[in-house]
Amino acid sequence: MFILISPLNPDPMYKQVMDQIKDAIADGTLKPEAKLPSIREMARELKISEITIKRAYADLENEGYILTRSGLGSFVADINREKLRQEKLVESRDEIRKILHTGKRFGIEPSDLVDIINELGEEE
Amino acid sequence: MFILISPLNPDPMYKQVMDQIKDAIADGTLKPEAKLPSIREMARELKISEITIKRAYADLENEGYILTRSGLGSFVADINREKLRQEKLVESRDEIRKILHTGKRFGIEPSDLVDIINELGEEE
Amino acid sequence: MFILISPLNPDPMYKQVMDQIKDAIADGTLKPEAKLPSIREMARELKISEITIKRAYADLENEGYILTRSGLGSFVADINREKLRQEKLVESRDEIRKILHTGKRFGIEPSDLVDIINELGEEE
Amino acid sequence: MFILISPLNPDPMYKQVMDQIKDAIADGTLKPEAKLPSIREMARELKISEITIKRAYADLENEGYILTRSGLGSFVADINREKLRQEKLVESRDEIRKILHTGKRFGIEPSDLVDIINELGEEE
DNA sequence: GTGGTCTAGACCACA
DNA sequence: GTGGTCTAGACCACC
Repeated sequence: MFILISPLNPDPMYKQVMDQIKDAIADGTLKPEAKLPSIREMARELKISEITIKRAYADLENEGYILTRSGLGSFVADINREKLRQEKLVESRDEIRKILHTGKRFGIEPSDLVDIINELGEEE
Repeated sequence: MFILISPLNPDPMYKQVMDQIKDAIADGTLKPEAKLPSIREMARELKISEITIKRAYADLENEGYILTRSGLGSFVADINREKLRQEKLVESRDEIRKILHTGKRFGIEPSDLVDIINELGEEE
Repeated sequence: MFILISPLNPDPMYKQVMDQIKDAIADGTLKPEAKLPSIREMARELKISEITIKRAYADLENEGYILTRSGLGSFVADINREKLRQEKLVESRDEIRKILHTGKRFGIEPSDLVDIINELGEEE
Repeated sequence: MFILISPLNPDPMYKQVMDQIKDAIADGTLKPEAKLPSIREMARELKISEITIKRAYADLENEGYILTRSGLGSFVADINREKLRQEKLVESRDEIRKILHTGKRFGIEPSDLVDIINELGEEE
């Protein structure tokens, strides 16, 4: 299975599960209508409680990423990937605004951030 | 007083206090050796529990921003502002790396972030 | 066969089967004494477990819609259609009462519902 | 307290709690920014598990009805009541469409439903 | 086998 | 005191 849970990660486990499933959906590893591992299966593989996985799946369903049918299992919902990209862009914008804002008081200029991006962008 | 606390802000109150004091130190509003309001004074003004302020001051002392002398009060430590800037830059780098990383799976390119920075940079 | 099962429908499959058979009886597609497909046959056609069909037929028999004779198959019971209509009316009444009741707290008036009915009634 | 839980109600307890809080918000009994009873308090009063209330509050927060701040408690969010009304109208529309649809096969006409509404509307 | 609900109890961060 | 996370285990409906 493609999911890794780290106790060092400050995010709660259920969120780590959610984020990695979201990513898999976003990059196409999990296609619409694909069946997710059952709650029990996933719990067994990751060696964490069924309840934690249940929580993650329930939240993912609330957010519209997956559909769950009692007795059948959970399936990837049919999501508009362009819409996801737009949402993520808005999110990034907010995060960058925060960085700019707090950076300003420390003498960090927008150009400093652009430098960082260029540097990080090449490194991969 | 220059501090504003909002219960709607997802950051815990003690962190809001810390961040605003850090900012004031960073931008020179609070100069080295300046005396901070006493814990009780600050608690009264912000209408927050003394315990919360105590926690904020204690953490600030741990991080080296302020010094507390029993019976006298708390004072801004003598901090090298260039060092602060460097630390903040490292922090920003990490945050941007995260944004780049998760953005990648959604088809967000480094250039998209640069666009955002340019856009936000002009707006102020 | 006239039955369609959707795993996306929030109703459990056995209920979807029941409802569609009930409808066929109500509108005369299935006349009294008509023979229903055998459990296995139906299961094959709908690509559903036999157990699910068995459950649906058993419930239909309990509710008096069909009769099952071991070895012979299942048959539509001789139902009074006017009685069915009356039962359905009582059911509708309860549902509408609920809608009116919860709607009231949101400022929804009976006339709003009448508007909706008129609008929906024309559209078909 | 204004909440009643009935074991006879087919809705799960957490949903009964949610619905009644939603209603209280909708009809103005709970005004924006009002503080809700704490999870433990509510659990004590209703004599159900804290976890069930926790579940209800978490879902209400997800749906945007309340805001919860660790250590502070839960508060009614500032919701647009007209928006609520619109949402409820859409919901009602769907329910009425269903009633019309299944009723049709039993010989129930839209006018029958209008009659029911008029009858029920006067009775209060 | 699947998921859904309800329960109990531990441990943590925050005010 | 507040809520948040993680756990275990029971019981139910559905496939």
